[in-house]
Amino acid sequence: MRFATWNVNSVKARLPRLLDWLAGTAPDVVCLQETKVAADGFPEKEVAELGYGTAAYGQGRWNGVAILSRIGLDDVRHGFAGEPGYPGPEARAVSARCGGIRFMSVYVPNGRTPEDPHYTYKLQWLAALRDALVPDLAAGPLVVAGDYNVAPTDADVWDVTVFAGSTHVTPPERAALAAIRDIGLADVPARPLKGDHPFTYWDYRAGMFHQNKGMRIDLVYGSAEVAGRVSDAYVDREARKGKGPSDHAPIVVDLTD
DNA sequence: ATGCCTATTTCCAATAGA
Repeated sequence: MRFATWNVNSVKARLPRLLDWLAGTAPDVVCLQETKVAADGFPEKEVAELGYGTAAYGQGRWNGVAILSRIGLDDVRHGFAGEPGYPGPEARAVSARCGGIRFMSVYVPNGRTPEDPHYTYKLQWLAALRDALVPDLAAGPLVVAGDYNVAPTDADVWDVTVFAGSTHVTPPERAALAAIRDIGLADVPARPLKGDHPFTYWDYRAGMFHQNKGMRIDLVYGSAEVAGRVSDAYVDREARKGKGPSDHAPIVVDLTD
């Protein structure tokens, strides 16, 4: 099985690239984030022509997550039990069972600044996610993949001194990720196709991608059963090149059957 | 060359992203 996660930064704006990438990469399951469309605006017909079923959870202008699968898509859930809102629900998590594994696509709140109420919301959201994953993990193989908006270590940003006082690197955010791993989820390491760091995000501005000044904030967390089946995982930086890319690159994971 | 920000919207200028 091949699965992937990708923050596409608008599925409408990215549709031609998404379709080309699906055809070329041929993943069985894809977790998408920042689709930025309501459920009725998702290009289900276009991905169906490539053989994918869709579970989309969207709200329009911001956020929006989806799972595409060509190996079945059952028991779809929007959000998770106890998920906080700001103040109301936001479309940041969707899960479904595909090929014997429960996949959850997550788009963790950005947090803006450590002083902002959105930062408190981010920490609460991660804590609630951890609690909600405990029963999911007990139920069977699990993958929680997406844009976590946290760089787990100092090596996961291009220059840690630049991030002093910023979100994404603070100890409470990293502790929230560690708490999620501690219930029994492993960080599936992805190899970079170039350079020493498997960055997944590069700011559009100032040629950051071309200087490889990026961040590793998109992550794949898998249960032990899944982690034990990983035969390869890589960041597809090719998808960050060229005209009209997302600012995030996909992570592609191969599992032995 | 990979090439110097992008996507959204009842306000097309303001907001958000990280």
